[in-house]
Amino acid sequence: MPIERRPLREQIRDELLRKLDRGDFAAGTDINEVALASELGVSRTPLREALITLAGEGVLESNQGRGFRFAPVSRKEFRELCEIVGALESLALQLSDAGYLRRLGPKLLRLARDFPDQVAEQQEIERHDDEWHDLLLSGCPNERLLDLITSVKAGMRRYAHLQAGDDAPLEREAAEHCRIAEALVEGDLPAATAALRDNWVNGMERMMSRLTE
Amino acid sequence: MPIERRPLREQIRDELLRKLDRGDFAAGTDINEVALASELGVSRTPLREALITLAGEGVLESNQGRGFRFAPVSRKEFRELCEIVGALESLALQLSDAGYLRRLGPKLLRLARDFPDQVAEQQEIERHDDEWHDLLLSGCPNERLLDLITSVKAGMRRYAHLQAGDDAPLEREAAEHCRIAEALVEGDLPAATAALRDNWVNGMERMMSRLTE
DNA sequence: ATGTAATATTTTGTATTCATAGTGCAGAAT
DNA sequence: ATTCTGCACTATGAATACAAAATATTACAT
Repeated sequence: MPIERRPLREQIRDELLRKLDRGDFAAGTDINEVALASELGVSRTPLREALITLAGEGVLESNQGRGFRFAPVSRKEFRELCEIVGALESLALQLSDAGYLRRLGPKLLRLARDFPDQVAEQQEIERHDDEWHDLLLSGCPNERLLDLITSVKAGMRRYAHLQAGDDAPLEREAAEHCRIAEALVEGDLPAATAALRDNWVNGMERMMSRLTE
Repeated sequence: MPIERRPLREQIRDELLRKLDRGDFAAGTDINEVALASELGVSRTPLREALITLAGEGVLESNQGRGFRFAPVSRKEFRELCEIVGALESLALQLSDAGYLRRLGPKLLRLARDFPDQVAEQQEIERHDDEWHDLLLSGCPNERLLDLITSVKAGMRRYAHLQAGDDAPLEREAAEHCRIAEALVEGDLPAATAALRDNWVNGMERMMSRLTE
């Protein structure tokens, strides 16, 4: 097994996203490069490289002379991101091999039913949801599309921890996953795609209703 | 008029894309950072920042210890990019205000008919085509989506100069633009969206047939 | 007390330096 | 003859140093 060797900037990027998931950063706050670099135990150079990458993904924004800061959240942007990811995931599903999806159906259905119960950590729920979607799209041959989806989703992470721990939405999310999986089991790709699109639209509205702002 | 003050990395990025359009870089070739930096008259730091941005957009790829290089072109990737941009532009059109599009229709139609003739520079044709699409999407309220389209299209620039100067495809491109514009004039958004999608599929095939590879 | 100008401090943007990984070649061992 | 090893060289990855811009502070005038 080859030992993992990745550029520092990528490791830093991942670590920053983890911290973001944990809610360590408040949206809209400036980033102090020297402070963050010393906190992470790296120099400013690879840190800035990671920040630039994240800015390209929309997680951060940069202003001349003012450095980087976490892009402020807004209902408008969240809606925009949901529209985009909904369309991209739908496309990915459409491009997937029908036979593969059919075989995948039962597993997706099982996972959807085993959705973590309400007592689980918010982060755990998020992770499970992400993995389910990743598996759903695992048959898509368009690699660039999958990369792009990952990148856009990174920009959505700022919204994840804003979700209040509510119960009903969770069950509806699971129910929608079941609907998608069932359509796949039946080999009805258009229905699955439509259900997936609904899932994003509804997910957006569920979230919106809980974003006090 | 305030004088333009942008980070060096962005100016460098733009300049590199310009050079790419001019065909200054062969796909698949490694980038020598010191050489390129001195050629541009900047230091390696902002250059590397620009390279990292371009890598995030898929224009370049980076390998640990081996630096950056222009991502090699392939029929597969080109098809993937067309699929993505087609879906994104369709979404952008769907989200646009119907009334605005209707008002825009005549202008789009006029521009489509005034498509530059065959003797024009390849670059000129590209620019005109880009501007036409930009105008088509100018009514889309989803700003993130427009940014994303721009970013993905940056990754397609590597393919632009591979097009041989052929005549027939150009006329078909113009004809398709007319179809889209006509649908908008009639206020038939679904037809326009479908025509736009066709435009990307056909454009892809036109290009594919000319990519010898 | 408040507003403004001058100055000090902090922070970012860019350049330079240093360390280490990658590459190619020469020569020895098989 | 071929392959492996060691060494020199080159290029990248990361750290540090410097310059410029933005922000904070203080002194002064009103």
